[in-house]
Amino acid sequence: MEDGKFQNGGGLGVKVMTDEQMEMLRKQISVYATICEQLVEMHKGLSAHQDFAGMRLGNPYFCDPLLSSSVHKIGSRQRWTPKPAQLEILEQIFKQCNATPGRQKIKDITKELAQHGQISETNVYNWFQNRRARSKRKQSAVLPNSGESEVETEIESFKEKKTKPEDSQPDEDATPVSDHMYLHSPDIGIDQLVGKMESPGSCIPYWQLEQYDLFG
Amino acid sequence: MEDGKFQNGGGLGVKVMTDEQMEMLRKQISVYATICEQLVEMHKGLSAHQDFAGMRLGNPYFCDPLLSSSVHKIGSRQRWTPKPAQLEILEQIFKQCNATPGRQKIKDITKELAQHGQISETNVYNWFQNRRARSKRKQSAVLPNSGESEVETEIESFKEKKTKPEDSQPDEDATPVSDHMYLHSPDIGIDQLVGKMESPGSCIPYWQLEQYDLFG
DNA sequence: GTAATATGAATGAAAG
DNA sequence: CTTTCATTCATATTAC
Repeated sequence: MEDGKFQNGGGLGVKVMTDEQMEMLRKQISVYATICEQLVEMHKGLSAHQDFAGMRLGNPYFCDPLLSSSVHKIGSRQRWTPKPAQLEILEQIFKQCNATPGRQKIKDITKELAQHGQISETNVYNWFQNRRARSKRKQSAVLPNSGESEVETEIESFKEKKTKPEDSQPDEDATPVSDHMYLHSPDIGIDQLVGKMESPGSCIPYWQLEQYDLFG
Repeated sequence: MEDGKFQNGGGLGVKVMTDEQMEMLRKQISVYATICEQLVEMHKGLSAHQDFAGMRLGNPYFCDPLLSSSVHKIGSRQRWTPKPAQLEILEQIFKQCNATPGRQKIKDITKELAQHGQISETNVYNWFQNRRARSKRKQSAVLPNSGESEVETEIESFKEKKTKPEDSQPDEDATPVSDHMYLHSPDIGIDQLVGKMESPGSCIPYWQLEQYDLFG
Protein backbone atom coordinates (compact mmCIF):
# COMPACT_ATOMS: atom_id res chain seq x y z
CA MET A 1 0.00 0.00 0.00
CA GLU A 2 1.16 3.46 -0.68
CA ASP A 3 1.48 6.09 1.87
CA GLY A 4 -0.24 8.71 -0.16
CA LYS A 5 -2.36 10.58 2.25
CA PHE A 6 -2.04 8.28 5.14
CA GLN A 7 1.48 8.40 6.19
CA ASN A 8 2.64 4.93 6.74
CA GLY A 9 4.74 4.40 9.76
CA GLY A 10 7.52 2.70 7.92
CA GLY A 11 5.45 0.21 6.02
CA LEU A 12 4.63 -1.73 9.09
CA GLY A 13 1.42 -3.57 9.54
CA VAL A 14 -1.70 -1.64 8.72
CA LYS A 15 -5.37 -2.04 9.35
CA VAL A 16 -7.83 -1.77 6.57
CA MET A 17 -11.28 -0.42 7.07
CA THR A 18 -14.17 0.03 4.80
CA ASP A 19 -15.57 3.46 4.35
CA GLU A 20 -18.49 2.26 6.31
CA GLN A 21 -16.40 1.44 9.29
CA MET A 22 -14.54 4.65 8.90
CA GLU A 23 -17.75 6.59 9.00
CA MET A 24 -18.83 4.59 11.96
CA LEU A 25 -15.79 5.62 13.90
CA ARG A 26 -16.22 9.21 12.99
CA LYS A 27 -19.80 9.11 14.07
CA GLN A 28 -18.97 7.42 17.29
CA ILE A 29 -16.53 10.09 18.23
CA SER A 30 -18.99 12.70 17.25
CA VAL A 31 -21.49 11.15 19.58
CA TYR A 32 -19.12 11.14 22.46
CA ALA A 33 -18.05 14.66 21.84
CA THR A 34 -21.60 15.80 21.81
CA ILE A 35 -22.59 13.90 24.88
CA CYS A 36 -19.62 15.19 26.73
CA GLU A 37 -20.47 18.72 25.97
CA GLN A 38 -24.00 18.31 27.05
CA LEU A 39 -23.01 16.57 30.22
CA VAL A 40 -20.58 19.29 31.02
CA GLU A 41 -23.31 21.82 30.58
CA MET A 42 -25.66 19.91 32.79
CA HIS A 43 -23.01 19.54 35.36
CA LYS A 44 -22.29 23.18 35.39
CA GLY A 45 -25.91 23.85 36.02
CA LEU A 46 -25.94 21.49 38.93
CA SER A 47 -22.67 22.31 40.52
CA ALA A 48 -23.68 25.89 40.62
CA HIS A 49 -25.86 24.88 43.50
CA GLN A 50 -23.71 22.50 45.37
CA ASP A 51 -20.16 21.52 45.50
CA PHE A 52 -19.37 17.89 45.22
CA ALA A 53 -16.25 17.79 47.24
CA GLY A 54 -16.81 14.25 48.27
CA MET A 55 -17.45 12.71 44.92
CA ARG A 56 -15.90 9.35 44.56
CA LEU A 57 -14.90 8.98 41.05
CA GLY A 58 -12.90 5.87 41.59
CA ASN A 59 -10.29 6.77 39.09
CA PRO A 60 -6.99 7.79 40.63
CA TYR A 61 -5.61 8.99 37.37
CA PHE A 62 -8.04 11.75 37.20
CA CYS A 63 -6.31 13.51 39.99
CA ASP A 64 -3.51 14.26 37.66
CA PRO A 65 -2.55 17.82 38.48
CA LEU A 66 -1.16 18.34 35.05
CA LEU A 67 -4.58 18.37 33.66
CA SER A 68 -5.74 20.95 36.07
CA SER A 69 -5.07 23.74 33.72
CA SER A 70 -8.48 24.24 32.37
CA VAL A 71 -8.47 24.02 28.67
CA HIS A 72 -11.77 25.07 27.32
CA LYS A 73 -11.56 23.90 23.81
CA ILE A 74 -14.28 21.38 23.76
CA GLY A 75 -16.14 21.67 26.96
CA SER A 76 -17.03 25.27 26.62
CA ARG A 77 -18.44 25.16 23.22
CA GLN A 78 -20.39 28.25 23.18
CA ARG A 79 -21.24 30.32 20.25
CA TRP A 80 -19.05 33.07 19.08
CA THR A 81 -19.87 36.52 20.31
CA PRO A 82 -18.45 39.42 18.40
CA LYS A 83 -16.50 41.94 20.38
CA PRO A 84 -17.67 45.53 20.18
CA ALA A 85 -14.67 46.36 18.09
CA GLN A 86 -15.41 43.53 15.74
CA LEU A 87 -19.03 44.42 15.47
CA GLU A 88 -18.20 47.93 14.57
CA ILE A 89 -16.02 46.83 11.73
CA LEU A 90 -18.58 44.35 10.56
CA GLU A 91 -21.35 46.89 10.58
CA GLN A 92 -19.18 49.29 8.73
CA ILE A 93 -18.39 46.81 6.02
CA PHE A 94 -21.98 45.79 5.81
CA LYS A 95 -23.06 49.33 5.34
CA GLN A 96 -20.72 49.74 2.42
CA CYS A 97 -21.84 46.73 0.57
CA ASN A 98 -25.05 45.06 1.40
CA ALA A 99 -24.03 41.86 -0.24
CA THR A 100 -22.25 39.00 1.38
CA PRO A 101 -18.54 39.33 0.79
CA GLY A 102 -16.85 36.88 -1.47
CA ARG A 103 -14.68 34.09 -0.28
CA GLN A 104 -11.49 36.06 -0.43
CA LYS A 105 -13.07 39.06 1.16
CA ILE A 106 -14.20 36.90 4.01
CA LYS A 107 -10.66 35.81 4.59
CA ASP A 108 -9.44 39.35 4.73
CA ILE A 109 -12.13 40.45 7.07
CA THR A 110 -11.51 37.49 9.29
CA LYS A 111 -7.87 38.28 9.42
CA GLU A 112 -8.55 41.81 10.39
CA LEU A 113 -11.08 40.95 13.02
CA ALA A 114 -8.83 38.32 14.45
CA GLN A 115 -6.77 41.12 15.87
CA HIS A 116 -9.58 41.96 18.16
CA GLY A 117 -10.43 38.49 19.30
CA GLN A 118 -10.92 34.91 18.35
CA ILE A 119 -12.89 34.51 15.19
CA SER A 120 -13.22 32.23 12.22
CA GLU A 121 -14.21 32.64 8.64
CA THR A 122 -17.38 30.80 9.33
CA ASN A 123 -18.27 33.30 11.99
CA VAL A 124 -17.85 36.13 9.56
CA TYR A 125 -19.73 34.32 6.89
CA ASN A 126 -22.61 33.57 9.19
CA TRP A 127 -22.67 37.07 10.47
CA PHE A 128 -23.16 38.54 7.05
CA GLN A 129 -25.70 35.96 6.14
CA ASN A 130 -27.72 36.67 9.21
CA ARG A 131 -27.25 40.37 9.08
CA ARG A 132 -28.50 40.53 5.57
CA ALA A 133 -31.38 38.15 6.04
CA ARG A 134 -32.60 39.92 9.12
CA SER A 135 -32.30 43.40 7.86
CA LYS A 136 -34.30 42.35 4.87
CA ARG A 137 -36.96 40.71 6.94
CA LYS A 138 -37.33 43.66 9.19
CA GLN A 139 -37.73 45.89 6.23
CA SER A 140 -40.39 43.82 4.59
CA ALA A 141 -42.23 43.71 7.85
CA VAL A 142 -42.72 47.44 7.79
CA LEU A 143 -43.06 48.32 4.15
CA PRO A 144 -45.68 45.84 2.93
CA ASN A 145 -49.05 47.22 2.03
CA SER A 146 -50.55 47.25 5.41
CA GLY A 147 -52.56 44.14 5.94
CA GLU A 148 -56.12 43.92 4.80
CA SER A 149 -55.82 42.98 1.20
CA GLU A 150 -57.87 40.54 -0.79
CA VAL A 151 -57.62 37.00 0.28
CA GLU A 152 -57.60 35.93 -3.34
CA THR A 153 -54.22 37.44 -3.76
CA GLU A 154 -52.81 35.22 -1.13
CA ILE A 155 -53.94 32.13 -2.90
CA GLU A 156 -52.42 33.27 -6.09
CA SER A 157 -49.04 33.98 -4.67
CA PHE A 158 -48.83 30.71 -2.91
CA LYS A 159 -45.56 29.16 -3.85
CA GLU A 160 -45.76 29.43 -7.55
CA LYS A 161 -42.23 30.08 -8.53
CA LYS A 162 -41.52 26.48 -9.09
CA THR A 163 -41.30 25.04 -12.56
CA LYS A 164 -40.25 21.60 -11.68
CA PRO A 165 -42.99 19.02 -11.36
CA GLU A 166 -41.42 17.03 -8.64
CA ASP A 167 -40.61 18.90 -5.58
CA SER A 168 -40.80 18.94 -1.88
CA GLN A 169 -44.32 18.52 -0.91
CA PRO A 170 -45.27 20.18 2.30
CA ASP A 171 -47.55 17.37 3.04
CA GLU A 172 -45.60 15.37 5.51
CA ASP A 173 -48.07 12.52 5.45
CA ALA A 174 -49.95 11.44 8.47
CA THR A 175 -47.04 9.57 9.89
CA PRO A 176 -46.40 10.44 13.49
CA VAL A 177 -43.26 12.42 13.78
CA SER A 178 -41.76 10.21 16.38
CA ASP A 179 -38.77 9.63 14.17
CA HIS A 180 -37.73 13.15 14.69
CA MET A 181 -36.95 12.64 18.26
CA TYR A 182 -33.30 13.17 17.99
CA LEU A 183 -33.03 16.00 15.67
CA HIS A 184 -31.64 18.84 17.62
CA SER A 185 -32.96 17.93 20.98
CA PRO A 186 -32.97 21.11 23.00
CA ASP A 187 -32.49 19.83 26.48
CA ILE A 188 -32.36 16.32 27.62
CA GLY A 189 -31.67 14.33 30.70
CA ILE A 190 -28.97 11.92 31.59
CA ASP A 191 -31.00 8.98 30.49
CA GLN A 192 -31.44 10.42 27.06
CA LEU A 193 -27.78 11.19 26.83
CA VAL A 194 -26.77 7.72 27.76
CA GLY A 195 -29.26 6.39 25.30
CA LYS A 196 -27.56 8.40 22.66
CA MET A 197 -24.48 6.33 22.98
CA GLU A 198 -26.32 3.61 21.17
CA SER A 199 -28.56 5.67 19.00
CA PRO A 200 -26.65 8.64 17.75
CA GLY A 201 -28.77 11.42 16.52
CA SER A 202 -27.88 14.96 15.92
CA CYS A 203 -24.28 15.50 16.78
CA ILE A 204 -21.51 17.86 16.12
CA PRO A 205 -21.38 18.43 12.40
CA TYR A 206 -18.94 16.18 10.67
CA TRP A 207 -16.94 19.00 9.24
CA GLN A 208 -16.17 20.30 12.67
CA LEU A 209 -14.62 17.13 13.87
CA GLU A 210 -11.18 18.06 12.77
CA GLN A 211 -10.81 20.25 15.74
CA TYR A 212 -10.35 17.11 17.70
CA ASP A 213 -7.48 16.02 15.54
CA LEU A 214 -9.44 13.05 14.48
CA PHE A 215 -7.07 11.78 11.91
CA GLY A 216 -4.15 13.89 12.80
CA MET B 1 -13.31 -10.56 19.87
CA GLU B 2 -13.58 -11.63 16.31
CA ASP B 3 -11.38 -10.20 13.68
CA GLY B 4 -14.17 -10.36 11.24
CA LYS B 5 -15.08 -6.93 12.27
CA PHE B 6 -12.51 -5.59 9.99
CA GLN B 7 -13.70 -7.47 7.03
CA ASN B 8 -13.44 -5.65 3.84
CA GLY B 9 -16.86 -4.87 2.58
CA GLY B 10 -16.73 -6.42 -0.83
CA GLY B 11 -13.63 -4.67 -2.00
CA LEU B 12 -15.26 -1.29 -2.14
CA GLY B 13 -13.39 1.83 -1.29
CA VAL B 14 -11.29 1.35 1.75
CA LYS B 15 -9.25 3.54 3.98
CA VAL B 16 -5.83 2.49 5.00
CA MET B 17 -4.47 3.45 8.32
CA THR B 18 -1.29 2.77 10.08
CA ASP B 19 -1.34 1.04 13.38
CA GLU B 20 -0.41 4.32 14.85
CA GLN B 21 -3.41 6.06 13.46
CA MET B 22 -5.61 3.21 14.43
CA GLU B 23 -4.39 3.42 17.95
CA MET B 24 -5.04 7.12 17.90
CA LEU B 25 -8.64 6.59 17.03
CA ARG B 26 -9.11 3.99 19.66
CA LYS B 27 -7.57 6.26 22.19
CA GLN B 28 -9.74 9.11 21.18
CA ILE B 29 -12.88 7.11 21.63
CA SER B 30 -11.60 5.77 24.89
CA VAL B 31 -11.17 9.26 26.12
CA TYR B 32 -14.67 10.21 25.30
CA ALA B 33 -16.11 7.06 26.68
CA THR B 34 -14.29 7.54 29.92
CA ILE B 35 -15.20 11.12 30.29
CA CYS B 36 -18.79 10.40 29.56
CA GLU B 37 -18.96 7.78 32.22
CA GLN B 38 -17.28 9.98 34.71
CA LEU B 39 -19.57 12.81 33.94
CA VAL B 40 -22.59 10.63 34.22
CA GLU B 41 -21.41 9.50 37.62
CA MET B 42 -20.81 13.02 38.76
CA HIS B 43 -24.16 14.03 37.55
CA LYS B 44 -25.92 11.22 39.28
CA GLY B 45 -24.19 12.09 42.49
CA LEU B 46 -25.35 15.62 42.20
CA SER B 47 -28.83 15.02 41.05
CA ALA B 48 -29.35 12.58 43.85
CA HIS B 49 -29.55 15.52 46.16
CA GLN B 50 -31.39 17.63 43.79
CA ASP B 51 -34.17 16.41 41.67
CA PHE B 52 -33.05 17.72 38.40
CA ALA B 53 -33.66 15.54 35.48
CA GLY B 54 -32.75 18.14 32.99
CA MET B 55 -31.77 21.69 32.69
CA ARG B 56 -34.07 24.49 31.97
CA LEU B 57 -37.20 22.81 33.05
CA GLY B 58 -39.10 25.71 31.72
CA ASN B 59 -38.37 24.57 28.28
CA PRO B 60 -41.65 23.48 26.78
CA TYR B 61 -39.98 20.89 24.66
CA PHE B 62 -38.59 19.12 27.60
CA CYS B 63 -41.85 17.71 28.73
CA ASP B 64 -41.94 15.13 26.05
CA PRO B 65 -38.68 14.09 24.47
CA LEU B 66 -40.53 12.43 21.67
CA LEU B 67 -41.94 15.67 20.57
CA SER B 68 -38.74 17.53 20.87
CA SER B 69 -37.92 19.79 18.04
CA SER B 70 -40.91 18.80 16.05
CA VAL B 71 -43.26 21.20 17.59
CA HIS B 72 -44.84 22.68 14.61
CA LYS B 73 -48.27 23.07 13.40
CA ILE B 74 -49.47 20.01 11.66
CA GLY B 75 -49.22 21.20 8.12
CA SER B 76 -46.52 23.77 8.51
CA ARG B 77 -43.61 21.85 7.21
CA GLN B 78 -42.41 23.49 4.10
CA ARG B 79 -39.13 21.87 3.54
CA TRP B 80 -38.05 18.33 3.63
CA THR B 81 -36.30 17.12 6.73
CA PRO B 82 -34.50 13.85 6.45
CA LYS B 83 -35.49 11.21 8.93
CA PRO B 84 -32.67 9.74 10.97
CA ALA B 85 -32.98 6.53 9.05
CA GLN B 86 -32.76 8.38 5.79
CA LEU B 87 -29.83 10.40 6.91
CA GLU B 88 -27.97 7.32 7.85
CA ILE B 89 -28.47 5.85 4.44
CA LEU B 90 -27.52 9.04 2.72
CA GLU B 91 -24.37 9.39 4.71
CA GLN B 92 -23.50 5.85 3.94
CA ILE B 93 -23.92 6.37 0.25
CA PHE B 94 -22.04 9.59 0.37
CA LYS B 95 -18.95 8.08 1.83
CA GLN B 96 -18.92 5.45 -0.85
CA CYS B 97 -18.73 7.92 -3.64
CA ASN B 98 -18.49 11.46 -2.53
CA ALA B 99 -19.50 12.56 -5.96
CA THR B 100 -23.03 13.44 -6.80
CA PRO B 101 -24.83 10.34 -7.96
CA GLY B 102 -26.06 10.15 -11.51
CA ARG B 103 -29.60 10.57 -12.59
CA GLN B 104 -30.45 6.92 -12.33
CA LYS B 105 -28.68 6.50 -9.06
CA ILE B 106 -30.71 9.31 -7.64
CA LYS B 107 -33.85 7.52 -8.60
CA ASP B 108 -32.76 4.37 -6.88
CA ILE B 109 -31.76 6.13 -3.76
CA THR B 110 -34.97 8.03 -3.66
CA LYS B 111 -36.89 4.85 -3.99
CA GLU B 112 -35.07 3.29 -1.14
CA LEU B 113 -35.40 6.28 1.12
CA ALA B 114 -39.07 6.58 0.36
CA GLN B 115 -39.57 3.56 2.55
CA HIS B 116 -38.63 5.63 5.52
CA GLY B 117 -40.64 8.68 4.75
CA GLN B 118 -41.79 11.10 2.15
CA ILE B 119 -39.02 12.20 -0.16
CA SER B 120 -38.40 13.31 -3.71
CA GLU B 121 -35.56 13.02 -6.14
CA THR B 122 -34.95 16.70 -5.84
CA ASN B 123 -34.48 16.29 -2.13
CA VAL B 124 -31.87 13.65 -2.67
CA TYR B 125 -30.12 15.65 -5.32
CA ASN B 126 -29.99 18.73 -3.15
CA TRP B 127 -28.79 16.78 -0.24
CA PHE B 128 -25.79 15.49 -2.11
CA GLN B 129 -25.02 18.86 -3.54
CA ASN B 130 -25.04 20.46 -0.15
CA ARG B 131 -23.27 17.65 1.55
CA ARG B 132 -20.46 17.79 -0.89
CA ALA B 133 -20.15 21.52 -0.98
CA ARG B 134 -20.09 21.80 2.75
CA SER B 135 -17.73 18.98 3.42
CA LYS B 136 -15.39 20.53 0.95
CA ARG B 137 -15.44 23.74 2.77
CA LYS B 138 -14.66 22.40 6.15
CA GLN B 139 -12.78 25.48 6.94
CA SER B 140 -10.53 25.95 9.86
CA ALA B 141 -11.37 26.69 13.39
CA VAL B 142 -15.07 26.56 13.32
CA LEU B 143 -15.12 26.39 17.01
CA PRO B 144 -14.08 29.73 18.38
CA ASN B 145 -13.61 30.65 21.95
CA SER B 146 -10.65 28.57 22.83
CA GLY B 147 -8.31 29.49 25.58
CA GLU B 148 -7.98 33.14 26.08
CA SER B 149 -5.19 33.53 23.65
CA GLU B 150 -6.52 36.90 22.99
CA VAL B 151 -5.40 38.93 25.88
CA GLU B 152 -7.42 41.74 24.61
CA THR B 153 -4.55 44.09 24.81
CA GLU B 154 -6.64 46.73 23.30
CA ILE B 155 -8.65 47.92 26.18
CA GLU B 156 -11.63 49.91 25.27
CA SER B 157 -10.40 52.89 27.13
CA PHE B 158 -11.18 54.91 24.11
CA LYS B 159 -14.46 55.70 22.61
CA GLU B 160 -15.28 52.42 21.11
CA LYS B 161 -18.83 52.30 22.12
CA LYS B 162 -21.07 50.87 19.59
CA THR B 163 -23.73 52.82 17.88
CA LYS B 164 -26.14 50.17 18.88
CA PRO B 165 -27.25 50.04 22.46
CA GLU B 166 -27.90 46.33 22.72
CA ASP B 167 -24.32 45.61 22.14
CA SER B 168 -23.20 46.56 25.56
CA GLN B 169 -21.85 43.13 26.12
CA PRO B 170 -19.71 42.91 29.19
CA ASP B 171 -16.07 42.69 28.59
CA GLU B 172 -14.97 39.21 29.27
CA ASP B 173 -11.27 39.58 29.31
CA ALA B 174 -11.30 40.04 33.03
CA THR B 175 -13.36 37.01 33.77
CA PRO B 176 -11.42 33.84 33.08
CA VAL B 177 -13.77 31.10 34.00
CA SER B 178 -16.68 31.27 36.29
CA ASP B 179 -15.41 30.69 39.75
CA HIS B 180 -18.73 29.63 41.02
CA MET B 181 -17.90 26.07 40.26
CA TYR B 182 -15.41 23.49 41.37
CA LEU B 183 -14.32 25.57 44.27
CA HIS B 184 -12.23 23.11 46.12
CA SER B 185 -13.00 19.69 44.93
CA PRO B 186 -10.22 17.32 45.90
CA ASP B 187 -11.04 14.84 43.26
CA ILE B 188 -11.76 16.24 39.92
CA GLY B 189 -13.69 18.90 38.20
CA ILE B 190 -15.12 19.44 34.83
CA ASP B 191 -12.05 21.27 33.81
CA GLN B 192 -9.88 18.27 34.40
CA LEU B 193 -12.25 16.13 32.45
CA VAL B 194 -12.31 18.49 29.60
CA GLY B 195 -8.58 18.74 29.69
CA LYS B 196 -8.48 15.03 29.24
CA MET B 197 -9.89 15.42 25.83
CA GLU B 198 -6.63 16.82 24.71
CA SER B 199 -4.31 14.99 26.96
CA PRO B 200 -5.59 11.48 27.24
CA GLY B 201 -4.31 9.53 30.14
CA SER B 202 -5.68 6.36 31.56
CA CYS B 203 -8.98 5.53 29.99
CA ILE B 204 -11.28 2.68 29.49
CA PRO B 205 -9.41 -0.03 27.62
CA TYR B 206 -10.53 0.04 24.08
CA TRP B 207 -11.41 -3.60 24.11
CA GLN B 208 -14.10 -2.84 26.58
CA LEU B 209 -15.76 -0.35 24.38
CA GLU B 210 -17.75 -2.85 22.46
CA GLN B 211 -20.76 -2.25 24.57
CA TYR B 212 -21.24 0.83 22.53
CA ASP B 213 -21.15 -0.97 19.24
CA LEU B 214 -17.95 0.64 18.36
CA PHE B 215 -17.32 -1.11 15.13
CA GLY B 216 -20.84 -1.87 14.23
C1' DG C 1 -36.95 31.59 37.39
C1' DT C 2 -39.88 32.12 33.64
C1' DA C 3 -40.88 34.25 29.36
C1' DA C 4 -39.38 37.14 25.54
C1' DT C 5 -35.93 38.62 22.47
C1' DA C 6 -31.49 38.81 19.93
C1' DT C 7 -28.47 36.40 17.38
C1' DG C 8 -24.99 32.62 16.06
C1' DA C 9 -25.29 28.42 13.63
C1' DA C 10 -27.25 24.63 10.66
C1' DT C 11 -29.32 23.27 6.46
C1' DG C 12 -32.76 22.48 2.52
C1' DA C 13 -33.57 24.85 -1.56
C1' DA C 14 -32.67 27.94 -5.24
C1' DA C 15 -29.88 30.94 -8.05
C1' DG C 16 -25.79 31.74 -10.70
C1' DC D 1 -20.42 22.95 -8.91
C1' DT D 2 -20.47 27.24 -6.14
C1' DT D 3 -22.79 30.85 -3.88
C1' DT D 4 -26.72 32.78 -1.85
C1' DC D 5 -31.15 32.82 0.31
C1' DA D 6 -34.73 31.56 3.62
C1' DT D 7 -36.09 29.14 7.48
C1' DT D 8 -35.34 27.01 11.58
C1' DC D 9 -32.83 25.56 15.71
C1' DA D 10 -30.34 26.70 19.93
C1' DT D 11 -28.59 29.65 23.27
C1' DA D 12 -27.10 34.00 25.49
C1' DT D 13 -29.12 37.95 27.32
C1' DT D 14 -32.62 40.73 29.15
C1' DA D 15 -37.01 41.88 31.09
C1' DC D 16 -40.71 40.82 34.07
